[in-house]
Amino acid sequence: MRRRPAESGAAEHRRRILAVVARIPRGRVASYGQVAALAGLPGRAREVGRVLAGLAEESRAPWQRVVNAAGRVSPRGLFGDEAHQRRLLEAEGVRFDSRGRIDLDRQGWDPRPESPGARRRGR
DNA sequence: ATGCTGACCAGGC
DNA sequence: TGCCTGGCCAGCA
Repeated sequence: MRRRPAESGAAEHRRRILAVVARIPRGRVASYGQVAALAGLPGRAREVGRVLAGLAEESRAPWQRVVNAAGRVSPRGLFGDEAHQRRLLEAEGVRFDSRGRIDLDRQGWDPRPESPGARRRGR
């Protein structure tokens, strides 16, 4: 059995974080903290941000589906990038209110096994 | 080693 | 509603 010698963590964490991000359904969003928790790293939202910040542009990971706990696209220094993320999300159906926020109660991802896209609450 | 930064977050006002 | 604070911890100088 190949154990995990050295594990070093970082690479391992990165792998798990991206695995979770890959599960976020189209048209839904998850917060950094939520992704961290699902990846087995509760309380380490910042690590999720770091990993996403290091993604290559050609990455297939749906990084745009990760937003902050306030339901907003996190500011990141470079202006255009935020607008880009917002456009990608709107293109897949995510709606923002007039103040640039996403209603997490309605569009936040609920990883419950049963409901694949399952919006809680009809409509 | 030490100190600071950061695509974060929950809690307190 | 929004601002501040303390907590978190992996990189980097």
